[in-house]
Amino acid sequence: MSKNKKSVCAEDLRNRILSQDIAPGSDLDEASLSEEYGISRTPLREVLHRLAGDGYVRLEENRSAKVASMDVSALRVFFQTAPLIYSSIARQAAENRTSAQIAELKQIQRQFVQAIKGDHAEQVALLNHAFHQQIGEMAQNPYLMAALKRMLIDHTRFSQTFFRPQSEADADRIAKAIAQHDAMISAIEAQEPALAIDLTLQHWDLSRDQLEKYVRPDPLPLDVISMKDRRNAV
Amino acid sequence: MSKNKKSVCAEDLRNRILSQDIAPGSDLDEASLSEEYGISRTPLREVLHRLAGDGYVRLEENRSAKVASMDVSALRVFFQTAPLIYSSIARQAAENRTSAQIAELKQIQRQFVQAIKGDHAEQVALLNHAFHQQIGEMAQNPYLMAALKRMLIDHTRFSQTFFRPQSEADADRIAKAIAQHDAMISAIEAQEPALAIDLTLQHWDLSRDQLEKYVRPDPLPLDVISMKDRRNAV
DNA sequence: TGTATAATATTTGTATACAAAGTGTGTGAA
DNA sequence: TTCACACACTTTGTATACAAATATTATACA
Repeated sequence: MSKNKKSVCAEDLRNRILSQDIAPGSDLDEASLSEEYGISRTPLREVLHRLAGDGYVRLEENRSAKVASMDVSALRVFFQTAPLIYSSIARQAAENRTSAQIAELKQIQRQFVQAIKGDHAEQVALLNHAFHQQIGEMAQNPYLMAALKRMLIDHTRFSQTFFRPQSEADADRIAKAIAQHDAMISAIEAQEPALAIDLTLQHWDLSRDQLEKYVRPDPLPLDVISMKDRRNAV
Repeated sequence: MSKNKKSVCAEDLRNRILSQDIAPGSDLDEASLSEEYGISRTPLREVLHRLAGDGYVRLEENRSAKVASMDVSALRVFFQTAPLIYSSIARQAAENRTSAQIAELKQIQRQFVQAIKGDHAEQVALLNHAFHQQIGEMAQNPYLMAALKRMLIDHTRFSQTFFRPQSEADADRIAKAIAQHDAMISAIEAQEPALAIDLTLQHWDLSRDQLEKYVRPDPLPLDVISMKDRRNAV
């Protein structure tokens, strides 16, 4: 890829934000970052301004750059908008994809499966991001692409838990996600927009169920009940 | 507004790009621009990087920044995508608008009408841009907003001719556009999403007809026919 | 002890100097 | 004349120094 330090810095910052290695809302110190990436503050600041335009970062006058926040109200809008954008992208991807883009998508999917086997949860999330962004590229629609990129920033951050299986059911969900990716590749390759949309919405349903579980997790064990039982027993 | 030179520079560059004062695809020279805005190259470059993230400008390694191009293939995608984005934004604007935002929208509309009366075509186009961007703000959907902003960059540039009336019919169209804006304000203020969508699509139809005329203008006068008539007459 | 304010330290913003890459031109050989 | 290459010139990229703003600490006073 790009060999120079500046694009490495931009790429790495993006990944660290996506994987929540740098938490939403946290400050980015110019001096320490520029030292970390071995560049001076001038190019680092240029990177931050670019990331601000891409929606990864928020800049405020005379204040340090902050990673884009993720509040609860954002989540609501996210759920509202995702099906629209994802399905519109899927349709156009099926219509407009090139064979070179299909090859690239398959390559990403291979790496994705590998990373799951290797249990590298962070890499898995980033490769899932790359997968969906590649479908966005295929749509060849810069307007929807802008929306998709913004969606994926939040989606990838939200779904950090998705690819860290805690149970048998979690592992099943991941297997299902892999299968859905494969089906989406086929539909796009076969240039079947209706099928691509359908599969995309199914894939979204899976993701949404998982996200809802993350936002509204299982309640804590109801010890009060067992205590009541105990009281009755006494 | 923002008083410092840097944001003035960013704002002005945006406007100059939108009004095609700086042509699509043209080079932006750092030295001359920084001198023009009375800042050094460092902050100017930061502005350019930000504009690149916003889609106004394209940056390439060791080459001068270029204003985002407008090719014919882009136009096709533009026509495909505009109704979807504009109507989705209109719906959510009607649902989520605050009264402060309504006041701001009315203010923009007043200035818009004033500029038309004053025959300031460039200002008119920019205020039309501001009008639709304000509706975007009302939707309070950062994902769709990203798409809308990208659309409006191209839409405003495409429609430069729209607000330079050449004929009575042109003046009628502009009057119609003003009336449609007013109707859209009412629908959004009354929080009637269905009506807002309907009016938005009507407004889009008007704009689209004008754009099509711009892309596929009336053919040149068919002198060949009159020549043929003349030949027959001889 | 708590608060307000002054002094200090840290961090962000900008200008400038220099390095590196790209562009254009002129000269010489085929 | 035409192509190739070297040299000069222009433009972009980066580091550093310093100015401006913010954050922190120390001190004085109630």
